[in-house]
Amino acid sequence: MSKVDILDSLNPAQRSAVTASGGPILVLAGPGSGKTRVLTHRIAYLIREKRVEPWRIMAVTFTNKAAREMVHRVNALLDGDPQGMTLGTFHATCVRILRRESESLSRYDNRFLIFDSADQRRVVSQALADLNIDDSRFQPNRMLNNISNAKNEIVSADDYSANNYPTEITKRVYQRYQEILVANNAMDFDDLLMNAVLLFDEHADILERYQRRYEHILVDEFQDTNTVQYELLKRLSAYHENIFVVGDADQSIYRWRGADFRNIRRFGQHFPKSQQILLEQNYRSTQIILDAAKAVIRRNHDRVDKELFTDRKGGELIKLSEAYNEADEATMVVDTIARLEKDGTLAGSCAVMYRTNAQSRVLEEAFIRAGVNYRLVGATRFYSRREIKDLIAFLRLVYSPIDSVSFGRTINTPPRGIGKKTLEVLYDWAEANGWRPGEALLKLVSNDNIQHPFSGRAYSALTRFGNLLHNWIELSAQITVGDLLDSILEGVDYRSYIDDGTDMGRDRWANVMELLGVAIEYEDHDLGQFLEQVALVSDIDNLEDNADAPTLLTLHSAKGLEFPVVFIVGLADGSLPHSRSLEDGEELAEERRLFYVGLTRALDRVFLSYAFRRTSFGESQVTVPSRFLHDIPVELVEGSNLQKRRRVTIEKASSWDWSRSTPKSHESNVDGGGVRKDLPEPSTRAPSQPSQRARVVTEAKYSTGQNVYHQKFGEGVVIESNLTGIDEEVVVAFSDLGIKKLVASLAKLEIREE
DNA sequence: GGATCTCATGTTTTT
DNA sequence: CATGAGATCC
Repeated sequence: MSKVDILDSLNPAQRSAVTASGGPILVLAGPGSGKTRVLTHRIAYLIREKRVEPWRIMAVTFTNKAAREMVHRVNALLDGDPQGMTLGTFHATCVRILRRESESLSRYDNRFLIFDSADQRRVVSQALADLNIDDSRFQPNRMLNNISNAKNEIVSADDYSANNYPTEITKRVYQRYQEILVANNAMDFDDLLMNAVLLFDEHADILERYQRRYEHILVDEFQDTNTVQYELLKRLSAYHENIFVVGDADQSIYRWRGADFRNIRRFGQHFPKSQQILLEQNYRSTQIILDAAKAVIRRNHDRVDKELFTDRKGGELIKLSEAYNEADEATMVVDTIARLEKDGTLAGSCAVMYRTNAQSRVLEEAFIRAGVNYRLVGATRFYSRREIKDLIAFLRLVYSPIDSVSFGRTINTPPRGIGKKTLEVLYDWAEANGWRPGEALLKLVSNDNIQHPFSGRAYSALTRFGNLLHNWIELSAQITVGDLLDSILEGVDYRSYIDDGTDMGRDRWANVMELLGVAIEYEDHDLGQFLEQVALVSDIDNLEDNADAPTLLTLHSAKGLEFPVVFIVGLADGSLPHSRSLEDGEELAEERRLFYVGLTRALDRVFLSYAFRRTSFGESQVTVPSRFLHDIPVELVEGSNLQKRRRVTIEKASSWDWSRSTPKSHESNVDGGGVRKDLPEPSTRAPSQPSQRARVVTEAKYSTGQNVYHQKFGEGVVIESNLTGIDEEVVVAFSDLGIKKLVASLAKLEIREE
């Protein structure tokens, strides 16, 4: 392929990005503006035209899928495989560096394992137990969050600043947590990044080697970098300063993971010589879709507006629909897809997006009921399913018997008569001898003369498993991962444990077989590589292109993808924006970006929907249409007047709450779950309500001094009530939890008579 | 001492 | 509703 071909298909902005001479370059790329194109073409351009050797190029992405696609496209451009290029996710790239430099890691060897979030939870619980800390007062998840945040900011356990009791506890837990990881020769996800930075900071010579090597560094989705990642990039690029980053602040949706789109601004400050290139032409969506998306995102503060434009004038209007409940909403989606299909749209070109994985279930059921195939991304993620985790734990234990987390998971799985008491004795015995539990077990079977505290049943159960483990370890050196897994399955008779004949059992066994299939494919890789792959894949990575079925996925996993037809479901306040983000402006802004990301995935058509009633916790509640729907100009939407819809629904919601706080309301939990018979069916519901009811929200329902009860927060007293125009905002002082601000139509507040 | 059951508890997004 | 941890049963 010639130079002309590499640059030919690019617009002027794209071309100037691709051919920009060295130095720091910041490409601000709106959705659908050819971001990946610019990256891949620049790599091809550097290699072909600038004669940069591939091994001197590093390109980082956030998912393996994105990385693979880049490899694929670069290969196509260059008509061959550029050998030796470093192209992968941040995490994978760091692992590679850490393994290669493992001799310089003081506390790890190169067989270190990668602990996922389930492992992390076990470790943190262990840490809490070791420190005699009550895990109900200091929740493991909370602790893990704090630890993760610290690591993202490159703060080690010893540097963690403790200035009050809770932070003191966090510090101790962090320290203990880290000790356990090190004892297991394991790193968590955050360690992979932080340890890479620490390695560079402690070994200037190593850093220099990498700095000199990587003449060009390219970064995708730069808005999603967090502090560690940013610091890593700064270090690696310090010598050549050829750092080329592509990002869009409006698509930053990983704040909760420490990502900070302000890194985009920082980039300009840190590299004053940097060039900035704007990609504003959208090649993906119709004008209508783009206008809607722009109108939504424009309401966020603290952003630089891009003038996105498209040649695809006009287009189909966005369709907004209300369904009665989630099941109806799901059916509506399935029906719509069927109708589109009849008109010639390929089912595979449709995607259904939602805020949380839990929402996929109803959709799946509807698809199954209709006998329509679908592909699902995420949900209960494959590698976090119990049976898969079990088997990975076996493999990990074989690979690294000192891994006590995997040991704990497998020692009595399937149940083989090794209970709490026996384990306690084993742990004590191991500790007294300075062994890890797995080592102790192996000593027990490989050394006949060993002194041990076990007898009878416990001893035979332990040695039976110990022999199995011993065997697998021997085998692992000779046979493939697939055969090893097969041997494990057989050795512990895993099938009869997991497959109990029920549907669920069969599903679980099918998952096992799927894993076995993956393992068999890895034939020529060794066990260590297999485990690493498995630890670093995400579900989106396994999403194959050109499928013929609609895709179900979260808005988060939709980032970077595009579909001709996009459905976004569950557009109700509390779902999108998510209830946990309602009180924080920054988080709310992120929810809005999430919606923006969803909208901008669409090429041709967008279908938005929400359910009038939503089931959460098994209880059905009336919803309020998402506030974001407000911001889409009415003329872009087919059908109804959004404002009116929202108002009407709020009125209804309020009128229902009203009926709930009748004297009977104390038993409302008993029969409150079902559909109330006195309500009209959705199709027959009158478009407007009697004005008496309409006034419910324009008049305060709560007043200062009232005693109220909230299901979760308990007893409280109303301090203040404000009308916001569309709803009532109540400030309540709860006796247990202090002062909270609640939205009347969402919070289930019961008024208690004096 | 171990397995099974029930109860409680708690659900955002992911490398 | 689904998973996890304690209490009870075997």
